Amino acid sequence: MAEKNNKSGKQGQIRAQSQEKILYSAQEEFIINGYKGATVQSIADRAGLPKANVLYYFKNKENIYHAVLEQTLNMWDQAIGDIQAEDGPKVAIEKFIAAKVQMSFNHPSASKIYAMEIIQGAQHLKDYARTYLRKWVREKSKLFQQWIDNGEMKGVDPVYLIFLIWSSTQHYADFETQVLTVMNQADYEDEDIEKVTAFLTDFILRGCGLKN
Amino acid sequence: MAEKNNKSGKQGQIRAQSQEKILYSAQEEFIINGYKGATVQSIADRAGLPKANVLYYFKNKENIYHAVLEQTLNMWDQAIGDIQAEDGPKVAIEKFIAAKVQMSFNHPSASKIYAMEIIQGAQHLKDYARTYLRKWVREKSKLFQQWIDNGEMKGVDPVYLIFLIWSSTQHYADFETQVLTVMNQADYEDEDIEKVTAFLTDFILRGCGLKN
DNA sequence: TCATTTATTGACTAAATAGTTAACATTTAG
DNA sequence: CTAAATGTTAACTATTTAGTCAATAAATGA
Repeated sequence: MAEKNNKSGKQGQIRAQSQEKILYSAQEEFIINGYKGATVQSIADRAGLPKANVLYYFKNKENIYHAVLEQTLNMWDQAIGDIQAEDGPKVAIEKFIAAKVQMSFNHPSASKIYAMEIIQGAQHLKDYARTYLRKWVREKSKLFQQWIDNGEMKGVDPVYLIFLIWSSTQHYADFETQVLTVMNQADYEDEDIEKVTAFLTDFILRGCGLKN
Repeated sequence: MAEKNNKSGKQGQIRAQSQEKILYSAQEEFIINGYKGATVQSIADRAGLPKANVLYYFKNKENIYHAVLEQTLNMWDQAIGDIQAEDGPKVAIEKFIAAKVQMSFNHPSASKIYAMEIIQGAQHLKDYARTYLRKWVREKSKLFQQWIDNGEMKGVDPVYLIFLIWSSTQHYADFETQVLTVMNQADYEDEDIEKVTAFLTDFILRGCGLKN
């Protein structure tokens, strides 16, 4: 019997490479043209593969989209890091902002796919993904509330605070086009990441009463 | 000769009503299904009209979309108000935040359409619309810079500040689904508008050194 | 080697959909 | 009243596109 899970042979490599190329191409197509507007043919063309080959690896278009979404959610989960109780509010917020800004500048496509999915009503997200964030926000809110109760930071609503950090960092990914137009740049520079991180950290810490 | 621009007769009314119904329906369809995913038939069904009738009023789907976009941009332009030099930083920021939050809660669809358009690369926006915001941001930045130079507010980067206000207010429109899930509500309440406005005003003024 | 599994791909099909047309209905204004 | 303009709509067409299929090739392991 042939070894089913051979990932190191030539076949396994080809499979992994093709799937990766397809998912990357699909992500771009889904962003630019939306779910319906992205055609399997256009994804295949972008990946440099015949359409039938794309459909050999992913049964249908919806499967491709789900794989893209899953990849996106995993990346987030992994990259956003965490908010640790032992860090205290200042360091925790600094870390969180830095992680979110890095994510926005380095993986704008992931953020865009997620944003579009939410704007459109999260129709493709499974329930656990839809409510996952609720648990996360609840947990982290409790941490902030403890810091507030201990007098370690100002009494701002933790949920609204999380939304503010979330949105103000994400803006640089989702509205990349707009931000670049306003700043009259063709692309983001490394310098921009640093300046944005510095601004947001400074501003938000002051908003939390953690800086004067 | 028949009066071409009769807007008060039965025909004019029907025309206006039909067009309005179509644009409203189209807006919803474009958000939920994207440009390509929204079918003329689905727009017609939602508007309660036969497809051919929709295409009688708007030559083709792209025209419908452009009309929706134009309506959206006009609404914004009108509703966002302005930042007046004579208001001083505190009042100006308060007014701006209040206007943006109202807009987000009362017209989330407009914000969503615009957000999707930008995320997808602003492919349908004419050049003047693409760069309109640049002029707006430049102008308003100068005002903030003057206030900073006069010592009326802290020396925060005005462009980044505008992005922050922009994104943190808009979040409640674009990510409505997510926000409602996290807050475990089915719909926004009037109370939410007030609470969000109060939080953002307080937090951002403190960030600008205009409140302790 | 050779049988089995995995990968590749052109050609085809069925369904969906944008837009047209033409016939008919209603409104308008003189 | 009547002719012109405007509005209504079913039926049709041409195109696009997701997904299938079958024939072929390459890799694998015993």
